[in-house]
Amino acid sequence: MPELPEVETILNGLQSALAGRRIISTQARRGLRWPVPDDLSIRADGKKIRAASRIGKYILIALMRGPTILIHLGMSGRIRITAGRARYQPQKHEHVTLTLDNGTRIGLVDPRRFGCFLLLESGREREHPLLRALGTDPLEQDFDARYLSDKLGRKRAPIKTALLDQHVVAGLGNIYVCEILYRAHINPERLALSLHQEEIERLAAVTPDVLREAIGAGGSTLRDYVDAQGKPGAFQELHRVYGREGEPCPDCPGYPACAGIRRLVQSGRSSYYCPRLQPPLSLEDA
DNA sequence: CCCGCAGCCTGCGGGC
DNA sequence: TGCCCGCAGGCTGCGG
Repeated sequence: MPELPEVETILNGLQSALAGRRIISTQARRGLRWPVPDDLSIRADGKKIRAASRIGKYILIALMRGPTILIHLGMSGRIRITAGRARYQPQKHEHVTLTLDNGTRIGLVDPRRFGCFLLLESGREREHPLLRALGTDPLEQDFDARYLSDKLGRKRAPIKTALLDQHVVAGLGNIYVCEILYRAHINPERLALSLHQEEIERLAAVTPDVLREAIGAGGSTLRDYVDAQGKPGAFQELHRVYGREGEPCPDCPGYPACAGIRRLVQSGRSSYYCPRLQPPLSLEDA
């Protein structure tokens, strides 16, 4: 569930909790999809935090004179920050806990265990298999129409599937791809290589807009997403199509030829779209 | 090579 | 009430 805007919101909370602090101790409990390294304590205990950052849906916490922690929240991962030195009760499914020098605990809670907590060699983070082939983050400078047409121009996959591929764009998930395609007026079943230049340009323009709006609203909470302080997001109120099958399309109110938002399943995931604003083929092709 | 899809895992909600 | 089934989804790895 956490996509780029949710991860960015969590990162903000993490940055304020971690700034200038030192890790006193670490505890790893159960196995995540990628096992937490056995030597976590040996490599992380006593290390000062250098910086926390994000690439796509990955969080990186660089330690001074030490490795970089790589966190992915999978589908159900949460970061839980607890201040104070009181006796600490880890939550159910809390796989890793860091204790900082001011007593604050940073817990990674992930019921479905699709996430990861790994250590990367400092300075060589991008060489790790999980990050090496990652596409450009849409909030970076070099994310533009040229980049997108380069990545999409030879892909026969539907544009919906192509945008979910983290090697194309890093950070998008099902919710935001639906919202982005809706705002760009592109049908999710269109093949990526069939998009025209204007459509690619719309896609490149609309993508960071939607993500920034979502970050401004604190992300989307559907079931269980909360930020590092335990606060839910509000962007779900602003979803125009995601989860709104059968509802009227907000951008063609009362339009007789618009039957409202439809849902279809593409590679096992729900896509939501407006058939009038996002026609299967553009008029020139028909 | 490139695409589609099963599988991983748990919690929740709908239906009976 | 309680059980069961299906669904949710990010990412990998396999099969076509």
